[in-house]
Amino acid sequence: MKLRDTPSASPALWRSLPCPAAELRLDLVLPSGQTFRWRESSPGSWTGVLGGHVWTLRQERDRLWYTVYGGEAAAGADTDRLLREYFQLDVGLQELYRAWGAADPLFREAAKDFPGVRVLRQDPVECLLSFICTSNNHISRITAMIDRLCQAFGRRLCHLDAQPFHAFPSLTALTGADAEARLRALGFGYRAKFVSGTARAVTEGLGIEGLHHLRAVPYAEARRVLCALPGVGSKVADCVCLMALDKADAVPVDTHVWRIVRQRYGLELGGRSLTPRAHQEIGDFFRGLWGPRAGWAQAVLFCADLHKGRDLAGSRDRDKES
DNA sequence: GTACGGCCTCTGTC
DNA sequence: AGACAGAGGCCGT
Repeated sequence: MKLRDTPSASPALWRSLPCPAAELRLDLVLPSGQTFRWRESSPGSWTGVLGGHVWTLRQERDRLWYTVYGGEAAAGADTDRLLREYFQLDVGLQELYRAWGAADPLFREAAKDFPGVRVLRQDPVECLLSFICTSNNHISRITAMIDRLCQAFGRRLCHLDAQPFHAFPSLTALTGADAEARLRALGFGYRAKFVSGTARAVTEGLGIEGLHHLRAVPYAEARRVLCALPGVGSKVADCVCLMALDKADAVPVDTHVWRIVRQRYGLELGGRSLTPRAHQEIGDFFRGLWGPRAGWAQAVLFCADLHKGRDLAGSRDRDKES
């Protein structure tokens, strides 16, 4: 199959939803470390795997355009709904930005150049296993690792211009006796034991349905269950709660957020290291500041922080060239 | 309850 | 070029 860049080339294969840029910015959300499965396949077009199919997404004129490969006949109301649920488009972002900004001048300042940053509603298995891989790691390497994970353990879906696309692996694909060794061979390091161990623990314990059921239990309980899995601590559990389990008040606290709290908010919460109590205190601080969707606001701040770092690196590169 | 070292490997930086 | 620190942490002590 051939990659489809834009609706104008083959309009019959594309559909669209109303979606202004203030509500969603693909270029800010998809590469910023919430998900590791989307690539900018050509300028402004994002190709990735969602719900067991390969999609290309594109924003034009206040609409979100999409095409699904291989399932052309199936594209319709169901794919509209899947996409709306993935991006949680029923949540009005502009109103939230206004409220967060009114409560917090620092948010207003940071968010000014980063509209349309929203939290995705991801598959719990994919989110859980992916974020186990994020410890002591960078987005660039995580992305490459997840890519290899899918190629090695995931079902092949199709080729686009000779490039293969794979589904995210099933839990059972990762419970084999040799899974850990294979993951190590793929460069997962000490995370290999955690990924295979969590796959096994979920399979033999609460099950996929039990994992999905965490969407219906309180945040504190979901967090407690997740933290019992190998390789899952406070930070990873909060990421999964926020991005897959409908806990909008979960605030993942990592070294970046901790630094922001100290430098920008001038707070010394939780002492010298990121102890469980520090996680709790910092999370409570942001929930008090931003309210019940504090995790969403944190995603905006994180995105702004990420780009600030990239911009600094970029200006240094330009300095070197001149 | 907190503090610390170790862990795999890679990337960015000097 | 080659070393080196630090990376969206977690676990055992």
